[in-house]
Amino acid sequence: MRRELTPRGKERRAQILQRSADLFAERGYHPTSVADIVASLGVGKGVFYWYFASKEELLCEILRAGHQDLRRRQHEALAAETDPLRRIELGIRASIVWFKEHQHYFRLFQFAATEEAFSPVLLRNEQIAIADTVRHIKDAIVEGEIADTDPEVLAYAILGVVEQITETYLFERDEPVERVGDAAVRFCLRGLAG
Amino acid sequence: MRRELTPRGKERRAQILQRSADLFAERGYHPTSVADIVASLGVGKGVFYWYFASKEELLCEILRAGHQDLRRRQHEALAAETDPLRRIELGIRASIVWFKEHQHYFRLFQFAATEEAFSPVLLRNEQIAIADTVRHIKDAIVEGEIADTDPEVLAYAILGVVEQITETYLFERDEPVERVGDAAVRFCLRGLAG
DNA sequence: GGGATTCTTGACCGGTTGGTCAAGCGCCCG
DNA sequence: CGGGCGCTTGACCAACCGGTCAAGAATCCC
Repeated sequence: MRRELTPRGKERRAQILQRSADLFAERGYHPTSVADIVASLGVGKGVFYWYFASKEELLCEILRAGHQDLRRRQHEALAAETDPLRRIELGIRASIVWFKEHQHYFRLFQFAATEEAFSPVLLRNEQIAIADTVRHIKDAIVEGEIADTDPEVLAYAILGVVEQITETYLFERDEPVERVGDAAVRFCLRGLAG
Repeated sequence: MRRELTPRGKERRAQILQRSADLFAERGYHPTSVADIVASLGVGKGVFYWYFASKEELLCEILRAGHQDLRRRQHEALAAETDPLRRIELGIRASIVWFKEHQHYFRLFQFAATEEAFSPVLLRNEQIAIADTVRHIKDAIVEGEIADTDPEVLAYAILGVVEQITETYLFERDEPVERVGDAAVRFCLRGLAG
C-alpha cells in the first residue's frame, strides 16, 4: 500500500472505493470477495492491495467517507436557517435526500453495526451526528420552542425515526423523498413539542 | 436432516438453536463457522446436519423463533388492558424488556436485514409487528385519542424510536429498562398526539 | 535513450469454509 | 438376545478466502 498518490492514483483509489461500496451493499460485505471487486473492475488483485492495506480497512474508509459526505450535505442544507426547529427539520430532510442518492450506504451502515471490527468507526459517526442534533435541540429549548427534556434522548429518537421511515418508505416502497420527509418531520416535531 | 423428532432430538435441536444464536450474536454470522458451533457443544459436525439442512436455514429459524417469542410476550403484557394508547405503551415496554433478556437477537436482526438471504424472513417479522401496532393506532383514532393520520407511518416511526433508544440506552449504556421505556414511550406518545 | 518510479499482473500460498458420508454407537422393542 | 433405528463421529472434500510477491508494463524525468 502506498501513502502519497499521484492524481491518477487517487482516481483509481476512488474507483475502487465506489465499486466496493456498491458490491458490498448489493451482496453483503463477507459474500463479496476481493477477487469479485477486482474482477468487476477488470484489473488484477495486486491493484487492490496497492491502494488498500486490507479488505477490512477498505470498509472502514467507506464508512468514514460516507458519513463525512452526509454531514457536509446536512451543513449545506441548514446554513441559511437560524430557527433551531427549522434547522432540525432541514437536517432531517437533507439526510433523507442524501440516503436516496446513496442508498448503498444505508445497508452498509446497518451491517457494520453488527460486526465488532467496524462498530468503533460507526459509533464515532453516530456520536458526531447526535452531537450535531443535540446542539440544535438545546438552542430550541433556550428559545422556548420545545420543553426542557434530555436533548440527547430526543436526538436518538429522531435518528431512530428517520432511519426507520427512510428504510421503509424510501427504499422498500420507493415513495417520493418529499413525502417521506414530511412523514418523518411531522412525527419528530410532534415528539419534540411539549 | 430429520423431520419427526423424538423428545431427546427436540432438546438437542433447541440446544443447537440456542448456542448458535449466542455465537452468532457475539462474533457475527459469517465469522462463526459450523465447526465453531459443534465444537462449543462438544459434538461432531454430523450432529448439526442431522438437525439442520444448512447454516443459512438455521439462522432463518433463529430469526423466526425469536420474533415469535417477542410477540408472545407483547400479547401477554397487554392482554388485560383495553385502552388503545395504554396498549401501545405496554407493547413498547414489553419489547424493551424482552430485548434486555434476549440482547443477542437484537444484533442478529440487525445483521439479517443486511443480507439478501435473510431479509425475506425479517421483512415478514416486521410486517407482523407493524400490523399489530397499526391495529392499536386505528383503535385509538376511533376513540379520538389521537389525530387521524396514516397509522402505518406512525407504527414505523414507533418501531424506529424503540429500536434506536433500546440500542443506545439499554445496550450501550446499560440503563435500567424502566427508564429506557419511559424515554421511548414519552417521545412516541407525544409524536402520536395531535 | 535510459533509468528510476509508479503501477499492474496473476500464479500462488496457507488456511478456512460449508457440507458429505461410510462407519459405528447405544437405546428400545420384539 | 438381536436386529433396527435414531443419533453421532470425524476424516474428508472441493471451493474459496484474504493476502503475497516476483516479474513486468507504463509513465515520467533527466
